[in-house]
Amino acid sequence: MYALADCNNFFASCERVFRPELNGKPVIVLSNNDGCAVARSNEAKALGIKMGAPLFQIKDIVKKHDVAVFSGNFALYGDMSRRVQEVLRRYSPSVEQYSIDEAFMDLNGIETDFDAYAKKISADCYRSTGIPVSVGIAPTKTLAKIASKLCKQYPKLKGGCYMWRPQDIEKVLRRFPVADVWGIGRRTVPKLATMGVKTAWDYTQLPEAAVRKLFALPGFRTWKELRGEPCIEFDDILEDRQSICVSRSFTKEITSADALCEQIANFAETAVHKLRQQHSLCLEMAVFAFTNRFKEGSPQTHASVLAAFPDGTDDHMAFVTAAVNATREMFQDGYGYKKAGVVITKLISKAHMSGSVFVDTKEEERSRKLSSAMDAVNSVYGDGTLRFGIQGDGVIWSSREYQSPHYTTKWEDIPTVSVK
DNA sequence: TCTGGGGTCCTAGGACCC
DNA sequence: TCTGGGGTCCTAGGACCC
Repeated sequence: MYALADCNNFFASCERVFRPELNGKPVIVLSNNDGCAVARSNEAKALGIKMGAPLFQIKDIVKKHDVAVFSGNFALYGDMSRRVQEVLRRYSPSVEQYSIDEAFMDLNGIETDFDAYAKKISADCYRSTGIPVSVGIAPTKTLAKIASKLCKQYPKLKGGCYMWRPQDIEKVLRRFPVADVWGIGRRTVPKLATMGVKTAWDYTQLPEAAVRKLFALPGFRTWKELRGEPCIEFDDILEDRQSICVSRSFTKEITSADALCEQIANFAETAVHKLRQQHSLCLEMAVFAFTNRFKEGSPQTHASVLAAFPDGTDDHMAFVTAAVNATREMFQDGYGYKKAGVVITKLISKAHMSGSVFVDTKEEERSRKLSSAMDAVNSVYGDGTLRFGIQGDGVIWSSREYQSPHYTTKWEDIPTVSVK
């Protein structure tokens, strides 16, 4: 059996933990630059606020119903996520963190009343962290996902749902929209509709050959999983990332090369920081920038430039230099750049890379020491304390008008409790 | 005025090899 | 009429996830 533990309305729930007066009230959390609603409490969903709705389009609803609005506070959500995972580990030695708000658990070898177990895990998460968590248990990951969704739909399940008997599964799948199945995406739904497939059960009744032909391997796996045959691997070993992307939309369009260089230098620095944390080297970086696609009638451009590091590097200066050179190469006067970013790819583990004969090892030694010194200083005094001049003040611009405190990750923001 | 950010996997087709 | 046959590797793009 597999469990899926899914935090309900995660970002909104994190904010509520420290603002309990917001329980029962509509809450939304916004994307970067306070652009779109990316998390909504049940009350906010009930008001018709859609996932990804731009703030300026829902302003009236927000005002009328006194919706609590928060800018994204990822330091807080990351820390709360870690706390939930800690609780889950009490219930299974194998926990696979699937996303910031979801984790699979392998229950192989555990013999118990799984329905009670699911409810117990949920209750413990809530008691230990304040986050409501839906726990679904079923014979495959895809079915466990569905079971956890049932918990959200039916409060009487008390956060836990165990689903295993074929007749029960059939009953659930017959009422479950195929569009809500894990692995069935937006592009596939219309295709399925023309075939008369509306529910998850309809999908399981398609002939195997048709599924393989029309929906390829991923669709076939989903088909098997829905039929109770596990075939999506359980993986509790946290692999290194294969690519790292740092990108942002700008509050104001950027029209000068210098300003764009400064932002992109900061993206590159953030990316190399993440790269060094996972002890990898990078062979290639792409730098891109484009104009505002929503702005009709103004000139549009979408540029990207590749930089190669044939020997592999994790050197701060190498990335920042390459990023700035790439920016200068692609920048064109007369455009208002709205979004830019860097993607570093072809990452290899440092342990697997031996030195190249073409590199001046003395040079290499110097830059390695410089990079390490930067890491050491910045880990003590904060990211960006030691930085390159081209980075400006070292801050990636963004507007976050509704930012909550870093309750759990900054000394000065830790809540105080007074007892009368 | 205002529209997110960061990932993974799979596949088809091209380039290249003998 | 008639164009070998069998591989590997790489890449771009698509689809999916949160």
